[in-house]
Amino acid sequence: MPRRHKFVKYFTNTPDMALSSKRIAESTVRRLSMYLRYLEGLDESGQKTASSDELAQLCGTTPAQVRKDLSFFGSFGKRGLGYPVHELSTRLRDIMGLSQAWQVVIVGAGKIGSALAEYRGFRQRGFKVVGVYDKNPDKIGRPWGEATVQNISDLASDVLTHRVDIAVLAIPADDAQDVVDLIVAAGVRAILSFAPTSLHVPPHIAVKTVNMAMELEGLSYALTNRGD
Amino acid sequence: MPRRHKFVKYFTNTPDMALSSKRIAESTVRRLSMYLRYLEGLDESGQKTASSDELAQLCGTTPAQVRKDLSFFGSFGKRGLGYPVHELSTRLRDIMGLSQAWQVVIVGAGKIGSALAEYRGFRQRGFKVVGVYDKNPDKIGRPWGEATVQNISDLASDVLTHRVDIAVLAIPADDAQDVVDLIVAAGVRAILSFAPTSLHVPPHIAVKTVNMAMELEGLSYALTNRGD
DNA sequence: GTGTGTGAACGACTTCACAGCC
DNA sequence: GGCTGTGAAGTCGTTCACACAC
Repeated sequence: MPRRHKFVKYFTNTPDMALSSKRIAESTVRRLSMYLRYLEGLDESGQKTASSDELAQLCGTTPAQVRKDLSFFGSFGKRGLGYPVHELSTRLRDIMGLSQAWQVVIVGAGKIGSALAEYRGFRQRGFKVVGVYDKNPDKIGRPWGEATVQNISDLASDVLTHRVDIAVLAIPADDAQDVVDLIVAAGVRAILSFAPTSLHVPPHIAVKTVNMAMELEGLSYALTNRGD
Repeated sequence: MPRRHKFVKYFTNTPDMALSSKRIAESTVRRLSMYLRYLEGLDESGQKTASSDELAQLCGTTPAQVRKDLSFFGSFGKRGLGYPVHELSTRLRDIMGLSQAWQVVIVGAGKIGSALAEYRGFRQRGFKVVGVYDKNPDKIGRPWGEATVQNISDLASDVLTHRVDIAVLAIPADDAQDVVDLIVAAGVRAILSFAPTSLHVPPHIAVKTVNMAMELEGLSYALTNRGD
């Protein structure tokens, strides 16, 4: 079977590189997200520049890694000085697509979904909950934050008539693939799943899975087989 | 700064390999966890054997990967037949350390923690919540599942007097490092953090971080720079 | 014939190390 | 002197391909 693509293309927008494209590794994108978090903190505290060394320290990586990651998108740094904090933040937000608002639906009106929606960074980063769905009749119609829980049977038609960029799946593993098929058919192109199962999607759909069970079991393994 | 170790040693317990040790990649351990999940499903449904092809299909990986992963721990499969479902499940549970009970404390009496504790697989896999802590006076003393929320200032002494294997951190990023230092000093050796920040720990401590913000931003990046 | 086990080949990410610029 | 940018080298995980066992 085809493996899910690990890379996406990044089209630069500097004049001299207008037609070039680069594959950026998923691990790099994750670090960019981290750099951005800390850069914004530095920016707020009034710091003007930051070296690759400082960023590496904050993010738990190496200076060489920081420089390599940032170099994929151009030369932001000044040799001998470091990177301009505010400018780099702005640039990273653009690169990550965080300058725009994304419309999110949450499927599964449980605690995970509300934990996510309540998280400050969620709205701050431009993610907006435009709908919450569940299949449990007891939950349908109830208030949920600023929204009202809707019937999951309305999900597909709602996605067809309203723009939905990202679907968050906070439902049992057994239900996950069915919902995925539904929303992919309706045009959703990105999915964040908390269901502890592997999801099968067409290659152009972006999927991230957060599997808490897997993380815990990873710790169990580490405790059991720790290098003494 | 030292990078966190990516590997742990696994000491085999077959007679002829008693003294050998192998480094198992983190990615392999994650897949073992997935194999186990599906093997238990197959076992319940009464299936006796499963081929690497079948497991790969279920888990979204490749047959070669499955065989390689399992071969690190010995030869379980029968050539021409596949792997014995029940036996392999048992073996994987042992390897992952899931045959024993782990004592878990949850720091931060919010929704993420309760979502985790409510999750069926949590207890089923032998993870037992032995304490819930918060620093918010409004929450301290309130019932929380079968437990009562305790004052976070009691955490360190409780960890010293009771066995705690794993600490789950469901607290704001700004508080995370302080709590980590506290519990590591008190002897906790494994941490699952939901705080969107990088944690600094001594090399012998196992840490997994689940960063939902990072996952969402990864989707934002993919949507923005999708390969057309 | 069917499917495992595994060394070898491959590819991808990380680290090194140094030229180049401030 | 200090720090970035980057080809080259290194490391590690994945895929291949085939001998071998049932």
